[in-house]
Amino acid sequence: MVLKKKVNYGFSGYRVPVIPRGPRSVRRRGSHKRTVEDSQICAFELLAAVAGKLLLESEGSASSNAAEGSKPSVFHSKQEQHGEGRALRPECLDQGSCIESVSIAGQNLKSTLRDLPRSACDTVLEIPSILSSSHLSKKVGHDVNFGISEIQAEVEKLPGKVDGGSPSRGESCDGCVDNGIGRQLEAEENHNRNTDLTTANTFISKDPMEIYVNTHQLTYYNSSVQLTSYRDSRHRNNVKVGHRDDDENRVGCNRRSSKIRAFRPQTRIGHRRIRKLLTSKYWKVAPKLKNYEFSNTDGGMKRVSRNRKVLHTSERAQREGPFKKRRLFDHSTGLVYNREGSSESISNSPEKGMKGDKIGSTVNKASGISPSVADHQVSFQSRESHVKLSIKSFKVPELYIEVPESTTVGSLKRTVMEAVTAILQGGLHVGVLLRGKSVKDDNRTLLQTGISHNENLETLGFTFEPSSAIAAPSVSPREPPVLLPCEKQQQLTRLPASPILELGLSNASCDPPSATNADNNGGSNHELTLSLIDVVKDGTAPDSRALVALPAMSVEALAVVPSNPKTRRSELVQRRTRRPFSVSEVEALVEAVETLGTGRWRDVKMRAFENADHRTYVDLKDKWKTLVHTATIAPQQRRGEPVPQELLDRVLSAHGYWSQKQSKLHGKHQTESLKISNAHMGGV
DNA sequence: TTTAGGG
DNA sequence: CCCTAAA
Repeated sequence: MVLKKKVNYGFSGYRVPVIPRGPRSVRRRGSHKRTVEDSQICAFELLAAVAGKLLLESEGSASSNAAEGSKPSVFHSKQEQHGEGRALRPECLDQGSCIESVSIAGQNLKSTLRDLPRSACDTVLEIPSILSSSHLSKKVGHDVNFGISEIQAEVEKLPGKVDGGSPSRGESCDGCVDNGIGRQLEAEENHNRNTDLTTANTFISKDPMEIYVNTHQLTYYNSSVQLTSYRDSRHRNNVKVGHRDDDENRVGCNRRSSKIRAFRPQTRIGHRRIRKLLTSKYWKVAPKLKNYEFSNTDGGMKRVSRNRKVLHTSERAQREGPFKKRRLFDHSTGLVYNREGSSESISNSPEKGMKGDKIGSTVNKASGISPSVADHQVSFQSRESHVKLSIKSFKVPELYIEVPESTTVGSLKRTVMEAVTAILQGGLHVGVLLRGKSVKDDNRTLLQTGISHNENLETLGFTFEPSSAIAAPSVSPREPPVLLPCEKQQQLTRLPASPILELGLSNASCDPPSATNADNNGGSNHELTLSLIDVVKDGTAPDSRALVALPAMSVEALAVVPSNPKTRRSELVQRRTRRPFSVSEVEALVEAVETLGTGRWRDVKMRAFENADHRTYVDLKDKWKTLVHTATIAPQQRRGEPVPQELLDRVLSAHGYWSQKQSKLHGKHQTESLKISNAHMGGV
């Protein structure tokens, strides 16, 4: 909502396609066939890239006014640029359309583009996280702007470059772009200034933090590109860009493509790691995420110490403790921890405070909620049998994106944008998730479903699922636009273990989506995260893309995308909350077992716990198991709510009876009735 | 999906 | 409660 007032998306003169789907089809073909759309896309990419480039460059010179001397420019001079043509992938340069496209924007950027990657070497580019759904839809088609602003924002944070040199710095981001890109372009070209672009940039700069919160960074270093990821929170891995060696095989067909696709959760969320996406000396990824050190593939790579601490902190946290043990900690101190983590990452850099300020101010301004950048929590309060919950933010933790190495950062950002937008754009419908399971019965009451004020609602979540009909246009339900035919096959098979890029979007900067009733208790620390996922079923296109809102209370839950409970459950779904059996439940259980026996848990379930969705037959079986044990041990050794001895006696009795029954049945057919009279039971 | 058991 | 092998 904050964005609305400053919305001015777009180029008046040159509109960016809302969602460049066209190119996908082209890319899908895996050929280098160019189409108008393709070139158009390229143009955008280039434009975005150039803008970023110019920005960076000018940043070096423009900011020199104030503190040029003291800060070594990380950007290359024009001369250098011309000499660094190698940085840009030939694939792109070779594309006449690309160049052509560039000119469309009134820019003669060829030479400039050549070293784009290069120029970015020392720049940390931040990938935007997310935006509220309400904003997203409006942002469609403004990818370029977005990208540019991102670059700008990040540039200001560069060590040695971020200081007084930037007039707008003091005010965080506001106006920074105006001073930046717009001017940059002007300076660079001295003519043909693209007014529209400037306008667009201005918009973005207004409040960058509304767009992104998490700091995902792409770090380019010495002609090598390093993509790092770290979690704002200890558990979330927000950005992931990597490449797989095996991707090499299909590079050919999609080199120039940008893909967004769903990906399956990795084997283990706690072991997420950056993978190789493409093998390029310009696009290197740290293979050893474990230590947060980047491979020194060509000697040009170095560890990005600036981020190292953060990375280390977040990753280590995730790595060191088992989920189960961590969870408690997360719950109790997650917020604080994360905040510290965030500030740490911020203060760690020379431009200390820069980001923190932005985040803080923005967040507060936007929602009045403390800037818990990383932690997402949902608090449920119960009063008078009312279930209260509020969704404070949305998160899009997982997006599967793959782009060619020759793409620009701006393009990458746009690609991400597309993915998100495509899903949010088509309209959403809410689904309810409870303990990882989708609650489909709309007629059942919350209480019946297990959602009550006295229930632990940590596992309650909501999903936003785009209606297939609407979503179709932007994201073909039949075929993931993100998948190229030539690789689809492979994709499906290796999907499980290879998220190429994962974006975690988080909260703070996002206004609570109205659709989520987030304002219920405005200002509270209630928070709900929303995950963006894309489920791809084997052999078929993902027919279910969903935004999943889950209580961040559980870290695991964030990553949890219950859309595929079977495969995700073990890795992502948090352990169900403990729900001790009440005496009455035990009684019901005992009664049922007495009559049904100990081998028909499903029947027991149906008989006595039909409406207790939270009690599975496995639960009942387990409970019986413990009851038997409890009945066996001395009363002093028993724990928890005491079970009446009378019930325990019955447990023992029934257990004995059915055990005997079963052993008997071992040899011959058992046709005895299943009924057990009290007298009989007592006798056993 | 259920059962049956170990963790 | 979780996880799974088996059925």
